[in-house]
Amino acid sequence: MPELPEVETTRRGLQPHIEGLCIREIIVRNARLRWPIDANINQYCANQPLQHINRRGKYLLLGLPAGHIIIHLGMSGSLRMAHHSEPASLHDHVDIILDNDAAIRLRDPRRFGAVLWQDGDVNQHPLLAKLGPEPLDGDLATVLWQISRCNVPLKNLLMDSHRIVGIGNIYANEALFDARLSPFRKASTLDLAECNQLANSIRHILETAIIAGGSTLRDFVGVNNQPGYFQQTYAVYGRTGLDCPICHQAIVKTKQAQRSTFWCPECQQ
DNA sequence: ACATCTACCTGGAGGC
DNA sequence: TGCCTCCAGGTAGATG
Repeated sequence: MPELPEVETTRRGLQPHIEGLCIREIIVRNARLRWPIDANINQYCANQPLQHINRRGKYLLLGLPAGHIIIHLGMSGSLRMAHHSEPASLHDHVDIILDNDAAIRLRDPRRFGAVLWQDGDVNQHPLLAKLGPEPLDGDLATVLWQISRCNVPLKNLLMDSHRIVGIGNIYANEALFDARLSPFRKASTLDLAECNQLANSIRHILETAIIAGGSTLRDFVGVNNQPGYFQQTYAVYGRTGLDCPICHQAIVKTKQAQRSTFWCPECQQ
């Protein structure tokens, strides 16, 4: 489930293999992702140099002279490098073929992902224009203070990309546990010290996951179908009934806004 | 304006 | 073994 750390790991994994190369063509085997892939995408991208690969929230941005290819991995998407002649499997929907015969291959079984084109300034794209700030850039405690002046539960706040980007269900659960804050608490009740505490936890959780992902970068250029990141180990996520690592009480699972919340009732009052 | 709910999709797990 | 049901999740768009 790609959240910010997995997307950033993907970006770092692809970067040395693609920057400076030319796109020969884009092969779309199945255009039916979250939004249909533009049938004319080759008109924008073929024979164009890949100048850089950036990230905005959970979106990967492939920079071409005239615009950007925007890729979102949804919840089951992964990118890896393959040789263009390597047979594609069932869910390998898109290949971006490069002029050295390599391919950036998108695999996405559940097709919640997206491959889009945006002319000119990529931040003008409707999906990017309204995104909140990056959690790892700037003063996160101040950002949290500013966005927390509202009446939503803390977990919903962290998962709302229009308020802050990059944090999905897994890392929202983990960050709130690390900060010893209840996922059900109303955001507006946080004081500055608690915003600071939560900022430290979010940074710690995300940076630790990125470092863990970095140790697996070699897998981006392999013959297997594994994405370039591994399942991390978590303190609360997916650990219903198991011991809290701090107080050893049982971790509880609750539905919150149609999503599973994992938390320790003792540590996160 | 703001908060919450629904829909999209499919592999895997569990029950019978 | 096979069929059925449920669950996971990001986010736009609809609804309250």
